[in-house]
Amino acid sequence: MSLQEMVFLSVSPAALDGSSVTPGLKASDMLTSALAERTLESTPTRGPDSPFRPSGAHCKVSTKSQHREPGGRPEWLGHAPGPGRDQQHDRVPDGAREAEAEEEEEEEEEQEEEDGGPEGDGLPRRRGLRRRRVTQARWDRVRLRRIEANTRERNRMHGLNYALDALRRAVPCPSRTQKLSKIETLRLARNYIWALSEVLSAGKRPDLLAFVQTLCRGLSQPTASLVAGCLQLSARPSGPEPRLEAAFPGRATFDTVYTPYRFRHDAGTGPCASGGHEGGSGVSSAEGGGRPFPAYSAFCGLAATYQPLYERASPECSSPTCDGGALSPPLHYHGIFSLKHEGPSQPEGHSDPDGTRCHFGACRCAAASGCAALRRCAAADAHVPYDVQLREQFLTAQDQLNIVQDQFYTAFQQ
DNA sequence: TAGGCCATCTGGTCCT
DNA sequence: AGGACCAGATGGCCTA
Repeated sequence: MSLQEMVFLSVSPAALDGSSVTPGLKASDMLTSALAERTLESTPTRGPDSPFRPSGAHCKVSTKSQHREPGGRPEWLGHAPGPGRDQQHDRVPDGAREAEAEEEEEEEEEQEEEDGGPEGDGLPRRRGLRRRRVTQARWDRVRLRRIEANTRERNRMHGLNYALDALRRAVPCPSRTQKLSKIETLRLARNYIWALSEVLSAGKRPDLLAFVQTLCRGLSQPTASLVAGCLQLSARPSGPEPRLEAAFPGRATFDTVYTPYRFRHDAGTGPCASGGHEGGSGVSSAEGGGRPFPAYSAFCGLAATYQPLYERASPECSSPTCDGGALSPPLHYHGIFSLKHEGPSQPEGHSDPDGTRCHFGACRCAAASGCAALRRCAAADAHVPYDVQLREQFLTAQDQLNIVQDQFYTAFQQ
């Protein structure tokens, strides 16, 4: 396989299908063009005046409205569009040129040593700008390494985004029309963990507004509104943080908050945002026909059975609004969560006695629970996403408590 | 049209 | 040496 073929195969699928590159110009063509256009200029590649100076804070450019040089793109490649989204233009790195130039300079110096000077006339050598000759093989190697590194970096970021998507599905804002941004997803997830941790710490149903306010701390106004919308609340800006009011003042219960993201067992689609007034555990709510979030109702019940295992952090440090503060949520319940870093000594993928691969106890819980979708998932794929694993354990407890609850109601009616 | 968000490229740094 | 990780830089897309 030639270098150009490797280059062509190493670019993204978008480039492979030709949808994101210059029409009629494949990556291999661009590389060929770049090779052909390569000139032998001796533009300094370092220093404050160099257009190829390394990136860093000192060279950070300002807003887009200001003029920007085209992306550190080597001049010899021309001023084609930079490496924007879906543009897989494989630019020749500055470092490659520099490394090549250095090597070439060394070769040249060696040659001059032999000749006694640049002109070979025996006179003292003059140092300065010289034309540089680039070795094709060397340049290709550097170029190939750069392309491979780009591919790895791209895949790494894709994995990061994949994990972020999983986090988006786990947080209580499953909007299908407006995707949470990365930073807002992280903030909301942090708040969500914090809010649930506080519920566990309290061991009882917390105040609705306090819960939602915790969810929306530090979020932008649009995101807070989105979260409030998902929770059927209305968010209004008041002061530094959005103030949330219940859209249903007479129903300031957890029916309002937790029904929207009730986990749909049969579909296995994660938090459910479809109206939020669907079937639940059997406890009816006052208005809107909604039922309490079954998982959460059991969650609260389960939480009540656990005594807080530690003291809460100081209030000033407990707020998730301080990004630099102590952000570990007040959570340390091994009965519910089995965190990876403190998990069992069994290695990942360990086969438990019942023959299923156990990951953080998820499969064992799934096997004992009524969550068929998750059980299938756990049995089919050992690499169940961590959020699913947590949710599964969560639902296992929920299912068990629901059974007890149903038995209780049955006995009570009799 | 400015600004936010994103994908990508890139070079530096650290680790194995 | 090579890969992972990180942060800067850049252009594209989208929205208010």
